[in-house]
Amino acid sequence: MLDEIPKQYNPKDTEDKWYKFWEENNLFSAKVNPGKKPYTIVIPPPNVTGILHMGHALNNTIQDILIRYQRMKGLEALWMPGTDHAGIATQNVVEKTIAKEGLKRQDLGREKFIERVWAWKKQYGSTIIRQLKKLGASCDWERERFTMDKEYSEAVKDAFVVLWEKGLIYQDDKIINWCPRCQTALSDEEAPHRELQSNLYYLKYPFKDNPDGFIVVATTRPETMLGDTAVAVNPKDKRYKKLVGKTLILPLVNREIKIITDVVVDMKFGTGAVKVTPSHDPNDYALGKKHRLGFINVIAPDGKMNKNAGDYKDMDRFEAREVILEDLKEKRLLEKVEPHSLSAGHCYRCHTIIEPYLSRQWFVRMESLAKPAIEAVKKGRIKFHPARWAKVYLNWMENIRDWCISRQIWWGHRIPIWYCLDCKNAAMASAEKPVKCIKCGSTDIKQDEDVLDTWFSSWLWPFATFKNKEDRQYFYPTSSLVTAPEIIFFWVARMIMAGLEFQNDIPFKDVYIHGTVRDVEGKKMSKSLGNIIDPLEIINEYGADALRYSLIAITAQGQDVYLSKERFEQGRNFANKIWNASRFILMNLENAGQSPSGTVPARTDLCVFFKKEELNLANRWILSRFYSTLKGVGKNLERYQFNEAASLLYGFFWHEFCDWYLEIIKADIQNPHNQMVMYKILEKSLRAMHPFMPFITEELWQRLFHEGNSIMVQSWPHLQEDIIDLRSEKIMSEVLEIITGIRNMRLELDILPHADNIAAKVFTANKHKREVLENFSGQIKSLARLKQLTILSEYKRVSGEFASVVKDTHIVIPLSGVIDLKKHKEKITTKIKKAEAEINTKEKMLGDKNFLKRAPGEIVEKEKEKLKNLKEQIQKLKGVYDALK
RNA sequence: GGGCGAUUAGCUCAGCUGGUUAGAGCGUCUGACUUACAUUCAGAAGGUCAGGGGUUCAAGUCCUCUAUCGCCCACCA
Repeated sequence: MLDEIPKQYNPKDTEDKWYKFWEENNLFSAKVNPGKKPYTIVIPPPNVTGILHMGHALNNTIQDILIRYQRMKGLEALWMPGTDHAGIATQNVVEKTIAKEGLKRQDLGREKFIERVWAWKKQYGSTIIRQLKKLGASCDWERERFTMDKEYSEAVKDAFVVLWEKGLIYQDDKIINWCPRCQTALSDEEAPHRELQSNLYYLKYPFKDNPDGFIVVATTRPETMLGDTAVAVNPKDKRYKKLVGKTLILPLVNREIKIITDVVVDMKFGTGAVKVTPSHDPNDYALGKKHRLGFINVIAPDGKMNKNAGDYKDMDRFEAREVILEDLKEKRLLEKVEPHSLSAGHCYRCHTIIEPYLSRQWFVRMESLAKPAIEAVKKGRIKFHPARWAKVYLNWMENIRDWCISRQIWWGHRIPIWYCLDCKNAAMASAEKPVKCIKCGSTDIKQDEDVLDTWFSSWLWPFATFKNKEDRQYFYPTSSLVTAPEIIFFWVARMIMAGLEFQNDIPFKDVYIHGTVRDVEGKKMSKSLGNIIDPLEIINEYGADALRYSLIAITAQGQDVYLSKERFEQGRNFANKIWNASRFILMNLENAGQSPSGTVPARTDLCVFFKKEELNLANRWILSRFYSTLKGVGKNLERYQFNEAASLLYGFFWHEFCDWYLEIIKADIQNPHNQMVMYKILEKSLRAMHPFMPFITEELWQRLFHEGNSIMVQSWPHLQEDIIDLRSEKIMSEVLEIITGIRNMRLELDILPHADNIAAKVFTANKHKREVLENFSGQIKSLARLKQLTILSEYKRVSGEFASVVKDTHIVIPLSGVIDLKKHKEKITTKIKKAEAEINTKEKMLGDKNFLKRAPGEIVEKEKEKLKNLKEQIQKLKGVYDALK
């Protein structure tokens, strides 16, 4: 046996093997627990273009833990997987690949280009899915969806038509976020603002009637001055009172513009006079409408200056800026330049600076959709974890703005709006092409060219992923949503609105928002920064379980994760610890088996009931610790405190079960009680650890049972599992004799008193383990029977012997070498002082009427006991001090 | 301009509804090749819990102010 199990755990030998096994046996299917209460999670669908990064790894590990946990708890657990067609991102990728053939998408035409996208998807689209499998994700892959699937697309169109019929969809000319590189409109959420180091340029605009006089305006975007149609000042501004209504000559283009007044102008900013460019700024647009100014667009969709820009035509907007500044300088119309930081929108796909652009787009009216969604969170039907995110959500929802949903790209759900070519202006929304125009009956009908925002399909995800009604009714609303804070607005908020609008019910009950994964310096991991730690590389090097454990262990609820590669060593080491503890137990179970076949005991069919008193102290101790660990793990999983749950298991298994318990029983490992308890705890620990570390636990489980059954579908270890069962008669024959008389009594476990805990430690003073055990095994046994057992730590070092029993109740064990007596004395003195001070405060407290009146009884008792202990401790310390003299 | 988070051991961080002696991992130091594991084991050192004020019998934990860092939102030309 020893030869069969390698000394080190090698994830590569197990991971792919067991994943395949799980898949082949359909263990990911919700039907593993048919008809039970459903527990559903829908995956945040990664982009088809996606490659697994640490954020995914964390996100999906959390979901997998929840799903595996609930599955083991016996629920019909469904993890619904799929991918997102990611309109702009995917189109960009495919455009890049065809660019290698010297082609643009326009060369291919819409249809051919979309064919190419599908072809690309077929070839590369499942990369991220394969990577999720590497991670161990137990999704029900049979149900995998794509947001461009036929049924899904139907749902998207239906949703659009429903909103249209309610009058919630409209078309309008507005200044929207335009990405000149992707050449499409973007929603406000898709154009995050980022600080930009820039300048404030002070430009002189001369008067028409007095070319030597001028007014100075300040701007951050001088290139837009070509489209200016006014200069505005605040009506209260005394400086400009006399100038209002005057005509200016716009430099470079020599167009006449007027000075107007409006209260929105901030007198304190710049010169208090602002150039008005209605076509290129949302504020100016409003001013333009209000004052009926001209709208002159000077920038083309590709970010280059257009024909209205005269000599600057075809220059890139930023190049034009420089040239314009040069020209103004030459004409002495550039007064000064001040450094100025401003924030500008950036395309969330290609990071190009957004151009505010006037164009006709489709919008969704959001206010009425937001109302019930706000209520749902306020009333607690949907809970955020951690709760603080609810505020962020509510703040956004309460200030919601209309959603620009049209995109000028090809890859996506084409807007189901149809135009009659005969009687213009007649737009109809319909899932299918209308046979004829509802107004004039013409059959000359054309569909809108634009596609919908990707998120217009994502927001339907929690229900549109279910193909048939039965499933939808059964699994919706889903249970938990696990996601990152970045997409609360993009996705979470919109799903809540969509769920309530289209399904008349919330899409999920809990939203767990985990932190963002950052590098050691706190920067977000990104390709461009080159600070990526590739999860696949970690899996390759340390194993998927190590990756999963480490990620979970360092992720405090909702806090950002600062990651460095070394962190994964902890996970790897833990996996190895589990491996070796199991190896040790397997080895010893077999040796003890004495059966010709040498098989290890398998579960069930023999149930033996023990009375707590029948077990020795070490066994009682470890069992009580184990059950309280399980309790904590369960509790913390329910509360989304994954790091707590993980570290409880870690601490118990490593530092209590391995370091203490296994060391204690080593000396008497053939003892049937010890055999049983170590076996039982291992077996249950594997189950409890399985959601966190699925591969290694499966491998060991299989080695333990040879049954071909999977740990995946075992039950989560029951909290009050007070039955200890084993079935190997070979091992248990001796035990049976012992327990015959007490067979049907229940084992009542409780938490052993602290003193017992310490006594357990006394059993193994590692350095002299053998001697201690040999010399004192008899004494230990008798000591274990003692109710009160304490260790007097100060004797540890002074005693020259390994261990000795001091008075009746104290054991002393020297743990390491010689000590400096003088220092030791000092220490004892300070300790005594500390203890005395403590006693003082405690006595004060206990003499305090307020305390006695208000503190709960148990606390008073505790305090009294503490005082007593302190007094005892001080006596001992003094004794030690005297002894040292 | 609003909102949120962070500040705890040398480093990175836990510490949930206030209540034993404030914990872990890594690092450092001292020991140990012990019949599972050196990806190990035993032990040690190391903390006025950012600072001021307050509430309480009791504060790392609640309130308030301040400082520093970080994040998000916002039509500051």
